[in-house]
Amino acid sequence: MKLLLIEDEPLLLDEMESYLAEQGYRCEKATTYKEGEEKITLYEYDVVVLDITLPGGNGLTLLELLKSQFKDAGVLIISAKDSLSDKVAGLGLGADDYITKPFHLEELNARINALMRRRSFSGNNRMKIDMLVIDTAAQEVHWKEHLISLTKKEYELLLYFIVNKNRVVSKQSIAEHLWGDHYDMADNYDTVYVHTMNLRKKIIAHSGTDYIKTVYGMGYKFMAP
Amino acid sequence: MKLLLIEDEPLLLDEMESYLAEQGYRCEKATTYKEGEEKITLYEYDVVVLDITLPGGNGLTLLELLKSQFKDAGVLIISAKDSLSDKVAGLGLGADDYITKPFHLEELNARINALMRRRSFSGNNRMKIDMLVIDTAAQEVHWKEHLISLTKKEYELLLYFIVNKNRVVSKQSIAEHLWGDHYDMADNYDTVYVHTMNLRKKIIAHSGTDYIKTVYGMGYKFMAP
DNA sequence: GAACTCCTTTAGAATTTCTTTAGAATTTAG
DNA sequence: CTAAATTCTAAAGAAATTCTAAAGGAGTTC
Repeated sequence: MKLLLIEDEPLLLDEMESYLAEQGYRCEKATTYKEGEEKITLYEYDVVVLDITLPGGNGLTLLELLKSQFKDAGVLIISAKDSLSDKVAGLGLGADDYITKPFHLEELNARINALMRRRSFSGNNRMKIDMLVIDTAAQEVHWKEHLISLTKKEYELLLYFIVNKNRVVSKQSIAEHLWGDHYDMADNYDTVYVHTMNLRKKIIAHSGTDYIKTVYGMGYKFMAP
Repeated sequence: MKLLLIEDEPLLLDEMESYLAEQGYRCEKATTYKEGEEKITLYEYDVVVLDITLPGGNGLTLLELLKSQFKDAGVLIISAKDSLSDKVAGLGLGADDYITKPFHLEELNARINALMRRRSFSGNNRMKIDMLVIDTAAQEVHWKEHLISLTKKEYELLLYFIVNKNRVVSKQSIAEHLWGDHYDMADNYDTVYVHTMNLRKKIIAHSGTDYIKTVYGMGYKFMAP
C-alpha cells in the first residue's frame, strides 16, 4: 500500500508520514508542485494526499495532470477551512474525498482506509497483459489457466514491472518502491537481483515466455506486446 | 424494491445509490433531516437506510417519527464506529440492523438483502456457499445437514470471509472489522490468528474441506467455487 | 583478450509470519 | 453468585519468505 503525500509544511508532512507508517502505509513525500509533478508522472500510488496550496503551482492543476495521465490512484484533497470552492472544484476534477485543515491524523488515516477499501471494490481489479492475468482482489496471477503462485515481494515486484511495462526500470527504483526511500543503496542490490530472478524463473516455468528483459547496466524491462 | 437512503455525505450517497442500483434496487436519496422527514412521511419504502448524524437533526428522531407513523419499512442504521450508544438506542427504537462506517458496499447490500428476505418471507434468509449454509436469522451455520456450532466471534469472522469470498483479507482488515478501529495494531495479531484457526478447524472437522486458505504475508482468503 | 563491472545462480542463515497449545481473564448463562 | 463458555494472551515450535554471501558467467571497455 503506497501513498504519495504532497504537502509543503515540512512539520505536518513528517507527522503524517510517521503516523501513516505506523498504520502500515509506505509513504513518499513531495513538498513542492514540481516535485509532486515528477513523482506523479513517474510512479504509481494507491492514494495521493494532495494539499491544494503549494509553492510553485496549484494542487488542482496537479490533480488534473494526474487524471489526464489515467493514473488510477485515489486522491484525497487537503484544503484550508475557508476555501470551499477549492473543495468543490477538486471533487469536480475527480478527487475522491477531502479533508480540511487542521485535521487529526486519525481522521486522515480513517479516510485513507475508507478510500483504499472503496477502491479495491470498484470492479477494475483485473489486469491482463498478454496471457498474464493479475487479479488484484484475489492477489493471484494466472498465465492462461495456470496459477503462478508468488510470494508477497514477487507479487509487488511484478505489479511494479507491469505498471512500468515496456519501460526500463532501474534497480534503484525497484529498491525504492519495494522497500521505501530508506533502502540503503550503499549496501547492495543483491536482494533486488535475487527477487527479480526468482520472479522471472517462476513466470518462465509456467508460461515458457521470458517477459523480463535484462538491460545491461540499466536495469530490467517488462516486455508487453 | 424501493429504498430510501438518508446520508449527508454526497460522495458516499452517490456510491451507495449506484452500487445498489446495479443490484436491482430503486433508490431515493435524502441528504438532510428535513428532506428525510418529508420523504418518510409522504411515501412508502421497503427499506430505509439511515445515517444517524445528519444536518438539521438527529437520525434517531427520524426513526421515531417513522415508527410513530406505523410505516413498516425495514430500517438499517449507519453509525460511526465510536458511537456505540447510538447503535444501541437505534435498535431499541425499532431499527432492524446497523452497519458501521466505513463499510463495504457489498456488506451494505448483503444486509439490505437479509432485511428484505426477513421481511417478505420472515425466516427464509439464507446464504449458500458450496455446501455451507448460513442462516442469518438463526445465526446458524450448516454443512449439508450438519450443524457447525460457532461462537459469536467465529460467526462474525465467517460472515466477513464470505462477504469477501475469493478475496484476500488482511489481518488488519479482519481486526478492524471485528474489533473496530481502536484495535492496537502494534500489540499483536495473535487474536486474529487464533480465531481464524478455530473457525477453520471447526469447518474442517464438519466438512472435511478447508475453505480458508492462508496467503502468506498477505492474510487469508475464503475459497468459494 | 585482459580487466573490469554487472548479472545470474545457488545455498544456507536470518527473519518474519503462521500454527498450535494451554491457561488466564473476561463475559455470559443459569 | 457460581459455573460454563468465550475471548484473549503468551509462548514455543513450524513453515515460509527474505536476505546475505559467494562463486561463476556474461557483457563492456580499453
